[in-house]
Amino acid sequence: MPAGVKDVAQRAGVSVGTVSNVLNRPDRVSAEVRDRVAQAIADLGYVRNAAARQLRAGRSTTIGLIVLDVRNPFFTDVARGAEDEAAEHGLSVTLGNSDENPAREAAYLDLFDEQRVHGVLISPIGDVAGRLDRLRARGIPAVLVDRAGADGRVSSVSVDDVAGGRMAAQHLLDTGRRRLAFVGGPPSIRQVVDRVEGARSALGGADRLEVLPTDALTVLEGRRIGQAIADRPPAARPDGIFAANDLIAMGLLQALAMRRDVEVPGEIALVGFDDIDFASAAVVPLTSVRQPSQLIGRTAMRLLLDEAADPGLAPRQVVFQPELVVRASSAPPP
Amino acid sequence: MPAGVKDVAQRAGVSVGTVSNVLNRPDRVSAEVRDRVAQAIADLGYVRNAAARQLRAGRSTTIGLIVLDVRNPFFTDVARGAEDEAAEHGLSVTLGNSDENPAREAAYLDLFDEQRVHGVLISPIGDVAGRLDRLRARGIPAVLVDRAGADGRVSSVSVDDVAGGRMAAQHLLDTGRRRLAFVGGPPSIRQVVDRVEGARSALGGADRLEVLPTDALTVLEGRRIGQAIADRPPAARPDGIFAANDLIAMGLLQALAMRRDVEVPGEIALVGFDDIDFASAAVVPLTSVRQPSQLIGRTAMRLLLDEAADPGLAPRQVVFQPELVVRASSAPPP
DNA sequence: GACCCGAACTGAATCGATTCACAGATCGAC
DNA sequence: GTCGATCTGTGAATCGATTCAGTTCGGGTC
Repeated sequence: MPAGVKDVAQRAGVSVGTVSNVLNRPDRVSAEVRDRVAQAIADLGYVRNAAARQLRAGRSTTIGLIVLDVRNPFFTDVARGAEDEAAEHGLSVTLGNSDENPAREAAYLDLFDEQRVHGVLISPIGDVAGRLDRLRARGIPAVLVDRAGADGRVSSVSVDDVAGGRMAAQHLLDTGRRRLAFVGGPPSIRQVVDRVEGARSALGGADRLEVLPTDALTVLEGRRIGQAIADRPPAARPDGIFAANDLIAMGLLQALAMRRDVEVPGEIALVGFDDIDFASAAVVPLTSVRQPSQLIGRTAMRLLLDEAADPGLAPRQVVFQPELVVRASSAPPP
Repeated sequence: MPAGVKDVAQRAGVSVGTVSNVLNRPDRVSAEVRDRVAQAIADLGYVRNAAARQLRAGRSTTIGLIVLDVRNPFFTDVARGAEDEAAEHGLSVTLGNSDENPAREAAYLDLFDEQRVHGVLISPIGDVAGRLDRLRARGIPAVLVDRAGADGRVSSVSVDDVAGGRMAAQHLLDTGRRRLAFVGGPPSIRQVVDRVEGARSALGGADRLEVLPTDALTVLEGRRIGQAIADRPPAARPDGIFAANDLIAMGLLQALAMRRDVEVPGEIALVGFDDIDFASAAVVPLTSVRQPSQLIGRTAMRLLLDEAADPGLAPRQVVFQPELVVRASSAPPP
């Protein structure tokens, strides 16, 4: 029922090939014919069928982006950066939310595979190396986001999480804290592991850092651990906490704030990671390790587009340095 | 180069039609053949080509969702609800971010139109009535999200914004505030207009509410207005502020907190809208008008799928009632 | 044994845009 | 006046999965 190229061609009195040329290579067509075709398109309300174009082209003009958590402002910022860069090249981005769930992640990879997307940007949770290889075999490049490629098989854009973890822990030590704890998980997320490792390296010994694992990097999980800490006798509480990300830090803050006897930063100093917008507006403004989120997204997209244009390109690893932003939550005790 | 149905058929020693049947109507095929085809698919690493399927089917299995701001947790929650409902029907969701920009919104509508999406969910900023009519003519239903349909031409799922605005203003009056202000904009967003109107109705007269317009519903804009308010002589400041959403409220809070002489809620009480996760973790925990965000998304998707299944269906309007959540930011003055 | 029926499978036609080898037309140069 | 070059425009072939009118075959009925 909806009009196709054929209908447009007929109404404009030209062939279908000419209509296609007007759409894709207007310079090959005389001005007079161009106007006639444009008029016919307007009259019929013709809209190109993307499926037919893609079928012929062999690949779509969409880029798939899979993030660990859309509700984390860090990832929406990354997505925004990626989207802006893609838009400049006439491509669009489909955002998938794995929710730190390997099954959901796999489902999105399947979907993008069937859609023959132009490329895939992914912040992985499961073991995706094999999947990404298969995609590449089908001509679909992939770039890891916010996570360094373990082997050099695939390009990646990330932040030096080990350095970030070290900065956070060192800062807590510098403000006089001695009983440090790390809150975060699951360990299947490499960023988490790297951040713990960085914190440990600042302490000089593995046994001096208490690790309180969470099942996800969410406000809810932070709140859960925060309650557990508040329930301890004061002497058993840590006096400095490094949270795997700001969401967890915000949860900790919520739980601790409800207990009048646990004061931040008086009794416990707190450092987060990501420096999301809300960090500076928290109950106690949050000290955090900042990542250049939009830049990460934009850079990853750029690497991806390069590889899409030239499949032979060798994988590249881009690593940004994080930056400590000090606020009230880690002020020295009185 | 990648394997197609034809290759699979050849390897399994059957016709292409049979391969298609194995994929789409396995019950029509004998178990023995089914296994042979499955084996061939695995051997060749065959992956269906979505473009070809869609071309034949005439529509895709994707739903387009356009939100005003992906960085607003309210909308990511809505998206999550919509996505969950869609997944239960084997459909996926493409998220588009209009950023309160009519041009970006139009671009996404064009994209979804070309993609012949299964349907469109939209929280509109510009005048989209005409666009949605054209989509419908092409067999693509649309449902408005977080915004009631002006005329009854299109289905919608929303919250009673007028009631929400009234609740917020009434609450401020109840806590003894008298010089009320509303912060929010732009007026092209109907929700904003409705919330002001609700607040006015609680006051009984239009002139008793000062309106401080913003260009967008963002933390940044809130911060800007907050600074302007803090710069006034104390007597000229409002003593109760109703922010169009929590992002603006958080921005106001950030700006006011930086000025030691402006205390919340002592000098100024503050009420937001949406009750996002971060509201309870703000510098001063935020009183807010809660919307059932995930439920809104889920319900909108349900209406949309109904209409996609039966194009003749009459438009329906679902309106949820908001709920006031009182926290520290609106405590009565000492 | 003739006939019918359903189950299992076949393969050509189809969806709509793009491409590309080819055809006409126009113009300038020699 | 002829040849070649350039510029416009043509239309059949193509991408890959699905569909549907047919074919084949085993078995049941009278």
